Amino acid sequence: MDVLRSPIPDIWRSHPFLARLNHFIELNESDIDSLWRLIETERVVKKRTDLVVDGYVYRKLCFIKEGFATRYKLLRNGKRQIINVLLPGDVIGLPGGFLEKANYSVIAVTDLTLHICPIDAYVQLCYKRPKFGLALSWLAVQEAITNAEHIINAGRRTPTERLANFLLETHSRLVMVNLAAKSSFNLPFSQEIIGDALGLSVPHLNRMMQQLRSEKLIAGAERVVEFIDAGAMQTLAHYQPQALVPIP
Amino acid sequence: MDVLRSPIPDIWRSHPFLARLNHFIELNESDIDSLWRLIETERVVKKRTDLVVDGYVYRKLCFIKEGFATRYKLLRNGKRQIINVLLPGDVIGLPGGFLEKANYSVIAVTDLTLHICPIDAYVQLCYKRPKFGLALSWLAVQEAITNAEHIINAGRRTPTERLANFLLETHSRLVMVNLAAKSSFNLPFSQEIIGDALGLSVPHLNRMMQQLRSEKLIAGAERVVEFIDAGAMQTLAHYQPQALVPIP
DNA sequence: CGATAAATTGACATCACTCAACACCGGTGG
DNA sequence: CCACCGGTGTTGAGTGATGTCAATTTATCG
Repeated sequence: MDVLRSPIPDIWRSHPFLARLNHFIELNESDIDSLWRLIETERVVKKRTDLVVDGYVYRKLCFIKEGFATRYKLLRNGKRQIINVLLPGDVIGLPGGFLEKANYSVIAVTDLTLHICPIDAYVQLCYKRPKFGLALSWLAVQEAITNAEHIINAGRRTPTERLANFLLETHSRLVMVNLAAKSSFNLPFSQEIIGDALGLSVPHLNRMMQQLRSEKLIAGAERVVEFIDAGAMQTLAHYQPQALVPIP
Repeated sequence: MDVLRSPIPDIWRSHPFLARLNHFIELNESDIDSLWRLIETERVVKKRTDLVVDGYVYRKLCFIKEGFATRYKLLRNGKRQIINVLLPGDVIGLPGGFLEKANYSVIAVTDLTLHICPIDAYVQLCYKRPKFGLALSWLAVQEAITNAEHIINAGRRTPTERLANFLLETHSRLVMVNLAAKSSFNLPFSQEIIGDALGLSVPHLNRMMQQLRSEKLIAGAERVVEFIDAGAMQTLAHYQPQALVPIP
């Protein structure tokens, strides 16, 4: 035992990443501590910073403490597809860190506070404490499910359905890390970002936003979303809350 | 040691699932054996059998030995989006088995040979041998990446680009389990299935198929694909081969 | 208060969907 | 042996949803 080891700081104890893990795994003091010891640095980055770049090696896991980002791909013709928006508690480097070279880019949308850990260190921990290997599996599965939902969005849902789905998903992910009220939230993304996430043009997205408002499904000023009729929204969006089983 | 334990049968040793794992993890005799011991049953199912049903509990992992399937979601308006096609070596129940209730359905496209293992048994093995927890993470990450590529397809790629991408991806996945030659393969899916995977109507998909042929990018009879100019295909499709890092 | 980013609106063109008909093939039963 | 049938692939015509482009308003930030 190392009597000099630093205690677990509050910034880690209250980390949204731990809040996310708590939904499917129980962590004791010693688990939280061993995770904390993996953290190499805490870093604050300015908005619009590139964190992962398509085509380059990336071998880290960054746990988002505060702020928002997007994972995206730029195509030959200049179009951009956003794979996923990244919220506090999400992991940057999943999946990029598991590839020889990252396939996607990640960019900060707002200023960001991150806790960074080398992937190899995390994997070593998995050998010592298998529950972290399972936790990683669960996180990756969650990623796969979120992505699956986005496939359905872009592939077969109408523009309003997509938008409704995006709003419900974002809300529920924010609630998960205690960053949204029960039926409203602050939308941290511009319409350009939402458009690129849903495969829609900005003007069309804008019209669909108005349509949801005019049909009294949502209310709220710009960048604020209040669900007036959450049930109708869920029906419209074919929304099914994502309920992961706890790790046995 | 149980001297009566059954030896590892050839059907397992040559299993495409092991072939897939081999790309990022080294398994010794004892690992292969302990995986084999998880297998509850081998099952052959007829084509068009429903394996996983949206909304119902599913708590297994099925390793596909032979045959093809699709994971999909049916929407209110009768439209169907195929999330992914499942090939030999793929796992049914990833992600469905990790949710309280499956979010998607899986249906057999051809007759299927499966090896079935309860998810809890797999997780128990992960606690004993952490490398299997990591293997599961890698599989889930692979799933997430495949899904991400499909988001880009449906969201921002033109119909020919999508199709080109689908053909290249399917080919590479078949090569991975030794089921395709270097630059040609048997397409096991109807145009209806491919259309639903790419978010296109059958007539349009059909036309795009003809276009690829007429531009001398592919050749081959119905249900056979030969890449004439693989480079041009990859450029057209923005195709990046998926190179997972081996588990450290 | 000026400058930059974001949201909104309108006109217009077009791509891809819908619907419908037809061709083809293999299997099945009379 | 042939007629029928379901599944699959192919073709054509018409239309509407959605992207593009461009202008304008509104918000945000130094």
